[in-house]
Amino acid sequence: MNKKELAPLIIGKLLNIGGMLQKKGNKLLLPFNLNQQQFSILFSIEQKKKVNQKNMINKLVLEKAHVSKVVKKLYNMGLIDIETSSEDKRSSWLSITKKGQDTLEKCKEYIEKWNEEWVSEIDKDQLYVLLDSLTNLQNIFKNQIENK
Amino acid sequence: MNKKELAPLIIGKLLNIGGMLQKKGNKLLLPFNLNQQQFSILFSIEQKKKVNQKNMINKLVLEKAHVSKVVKKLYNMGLIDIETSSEDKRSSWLSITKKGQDTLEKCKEYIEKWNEEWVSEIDKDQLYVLLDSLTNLQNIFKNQIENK
DNA sequence: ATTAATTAGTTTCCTTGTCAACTAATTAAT
DNA sequence: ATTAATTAGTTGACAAGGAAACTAATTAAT
Repeated sequence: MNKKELAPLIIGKLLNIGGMLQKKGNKLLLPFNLNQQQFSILFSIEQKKKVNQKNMINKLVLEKAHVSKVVKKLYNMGLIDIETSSEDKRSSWLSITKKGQDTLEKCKEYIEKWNEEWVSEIDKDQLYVLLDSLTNLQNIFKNQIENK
Repeated sequence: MNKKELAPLIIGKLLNIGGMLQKKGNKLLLPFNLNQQQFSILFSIEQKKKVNQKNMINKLVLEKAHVSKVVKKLYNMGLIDIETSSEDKRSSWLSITKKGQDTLEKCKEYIEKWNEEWVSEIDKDQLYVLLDSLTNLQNIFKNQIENK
């Protein structure tokens, strides 16, 4: 097989796997009233201590309108705080609350439990190789998509 | 790094890449009034000559309500034919029309053009390795998800 | 200094995708 | 044979996600 034939197979599988993971994530997080995307935004707010919406849009390749809505939802659920920035009044700093922390911890437990299941079927070396290829792909796609 | 740490990194990247590809696909297919999912359903109808909705739900891991609506859309666009099955009157055979064929061909051209771009940045061996790992992952996830 | 351009985030409108309840056909159980 | 259970697909209600137009603040250009 040449590259031209390999490409669509890989794209197909990536799309398929991505879809399955998204659905699985949604199901896992259902008890917390969050879906996979909302979780990833919450997670990303926890990671860096001070974030605004723009940071996350860049990092997670999300639509700004979408982020805006999720941020509002997380705030209404009491999971994050919103503090208007003094440097730039257009944007505000997002930070995770105690309740948000707790929720996140519980979510992570659920996710870890599932990870242990599937990861047990693959050996460590293959995981490393896979992580490498995915990082590579991720960068390539990110560049391609950003440049137009 | 142990497996426990590798797992979430891999999942994160797969979700991120999946999201980027879906968006890219939607953008590429915009001129044809199709999105990535609708394309994949149309594509899947072309592949096997006779399919019903159930076949596709299994193969593509999609919601049956969703498939039902997409099928209706494709039919309204004149891209597929629907012929009630004589063996089982609940279901019908889906087949691609001439117009559907043509559309599909054009879509594929666009997609191929894009594939050539990104694929040029990776060497063939890595593509093979990646395809292998992805196939492996795909099967693992598919089983995990199907068994509850 | 004033105007123009850019940027962060919001709102509105619309399409997509999901869930649950439903219909009608088929199969299994007694 | 009749009833019960299962199955293929549809429908309606609703949440999620995206595009575009918009507001208000900031920065650049003259």
